Amino acid sequence: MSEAENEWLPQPDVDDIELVKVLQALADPVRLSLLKAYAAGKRFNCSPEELGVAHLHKSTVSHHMKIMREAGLTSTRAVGRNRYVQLRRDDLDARFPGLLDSLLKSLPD
Amino acid sequence: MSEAENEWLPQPDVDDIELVKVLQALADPVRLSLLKAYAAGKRFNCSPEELGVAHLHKSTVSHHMKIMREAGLTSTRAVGRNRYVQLRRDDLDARFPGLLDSLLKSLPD
DNA sequence: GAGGTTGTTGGATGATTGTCAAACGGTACG
DNA sequence: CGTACCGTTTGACAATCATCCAACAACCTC
Repeated sequence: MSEAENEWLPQPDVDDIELVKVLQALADPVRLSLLKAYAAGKRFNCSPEELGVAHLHKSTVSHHMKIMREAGLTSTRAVGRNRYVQLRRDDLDARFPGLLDSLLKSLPD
Repeated sequence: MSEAENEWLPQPDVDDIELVKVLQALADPVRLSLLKAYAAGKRFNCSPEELGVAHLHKSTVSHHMKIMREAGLTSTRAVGRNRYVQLRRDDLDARFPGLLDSLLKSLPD
C-alpha cells in the first residue's frame, strides 16, 4: 500500500478570480453540465458518463475541467488515479455575492 | 420634417432567452464594458467614445451590441440615425432571478 | 513486475470569434 | 438636391476554441 497522496491541483487565489474568466468558463453548454453535476455533489472521478457528458472524449472532459479550475470555479484534489472536484462556493460568493446561487437556480434541466 | 420612426430591432422573446447565450454574450471584456455603460443609463447613441471603448472601430461596437441584443440582454429602439439601448432588467430578472443584480455588483471598476 | 485503469498532454483539425476596413443605406440638414 | 452623419453589413484575417486521437504517466491490483 503506497502513501496516499493528497495534492491540490493549481488554482487561482481568491482575490485573483476574474469575472471575465469565470463567465468565459461558464459560456459553454458542456461546462454548464459539469457545473450542474458538481453542484449536485458528484465529486468522484471524471468519467464522461457519470458527469452527464457521455458523448465526449475523456480528454475533452479533462480539458473542460482544467478551464473551470483555472477560472477559479472549482477545486481539485488529486488522490491516486482519481480527481475529487468541488465548487469553490465560499470563494465565489465572497468575490461575486449571489452570482453562483442565481446561476445554479437558472440552470436548465 | 419626416415622420419620426420608432422601430424596435429584433430580439428574442422573454421565454426564449437562453442562459448559455447570455453567458456567451457576457464572456467578453468589451461587452462587460457596454453592460456597465448601459446599467449606468447611457442609452443614447453608440459612439465608441461615449461607451468607454474608444479604442474600437464603430463596426466592432455595432457587432457587440448586436450580440447582446440577440442574446436577450438589451433592447434597442431605432429612431432616425440613433439607437436607444437599454438593459432588459425585468425580463432578465424574470428568467434568471438575481443574476443581473449580482453581475452588476461584481463588475470591475 | 505485468497489465489494466484513470487522467493528462500534445498535435491536428474544423469551427467560432474579435477586429478592422471599406462599402452601403438611411437620416438630418444645409 | 447634395453632403455630412450614424449605424449596419460584408469580407478578410489572425486568434482562440472545442473536439478527437494517440501517446504518455501515474496508479492500483493481481
